[in-house]
Amino acid sequence: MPRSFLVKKHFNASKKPNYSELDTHTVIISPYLYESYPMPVIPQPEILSSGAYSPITVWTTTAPFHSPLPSGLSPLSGYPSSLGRVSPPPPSDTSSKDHSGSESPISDEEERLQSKLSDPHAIEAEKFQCNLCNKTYSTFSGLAKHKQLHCDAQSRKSFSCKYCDKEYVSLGALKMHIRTHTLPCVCKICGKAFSRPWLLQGHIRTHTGEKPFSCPHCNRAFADRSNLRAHLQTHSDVKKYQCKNCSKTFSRMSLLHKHEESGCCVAH
DNA sequence: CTGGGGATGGGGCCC
DNA sequence: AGGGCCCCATCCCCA
Repeated sequence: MPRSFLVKKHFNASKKPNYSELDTHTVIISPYLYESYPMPVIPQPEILSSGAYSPITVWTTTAPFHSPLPSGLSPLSGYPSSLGRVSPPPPSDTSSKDHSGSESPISDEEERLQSKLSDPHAIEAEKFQCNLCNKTYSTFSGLAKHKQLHCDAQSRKSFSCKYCDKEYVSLGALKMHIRTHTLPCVCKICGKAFSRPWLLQGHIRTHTGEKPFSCPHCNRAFADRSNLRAHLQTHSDVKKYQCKNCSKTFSRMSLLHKHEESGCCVAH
């Protein structure tokens, strides 16, 4: 489901940015967007959940419109300061097998095998696990060398989210992702929070009724370009999404999925 | 049940 | 580097 093309697939504890710089944003949405909205407040109880509010700075405006958050709504302190990544075990065993400093060309598998052979309890005692690739080692030194040669080098340019396990190849991608946790863009009308300003702008259109995207084939208009694009499919004889089995076409992927789940693919 | 609209999320791309 | 926009995807609801 996630369309996380930039998300690195393996999970590890790696480089983290300075979150104190990332969490605080003030988003200014032009007050004119609210001008045509007649209702002062539309409370949405579901947004009262703690998950929807985090270290948010609600934008301010000099416009005469004064109905910030519904009563009882206030920016919460947000996420816990740490979600507690598990630290690797401390260096407790340095005597059994130490490859540090050596330039041995042996592979990881050979190294692991040697560790096992040198320690009859190694199979049961493989307690040193790489938190990057999950390989296990019987000795800390074996794990340390593995990480030095392989996984640490890979993780050098990864940026992990402190709110979830996602990782990104760039700090910019991580910053953008973190906004999905902090939700810094808050609708002044209903208090709902969004990760990005343009998402908030689209939401504000639901209050104002503005529909800037018109269908060239009929008189319908839409507040969202994607919804117009989906609508345009309804004007097409051959829809974009086609069933592989019966060749029937659909205007939306979700409709195709429904069709497939309803048994077409079984019937053919 | 199906098709379509409304609303929203999130990564990518471009400036 | 960051903001704005694009595009794709999904969920929910209704006729």
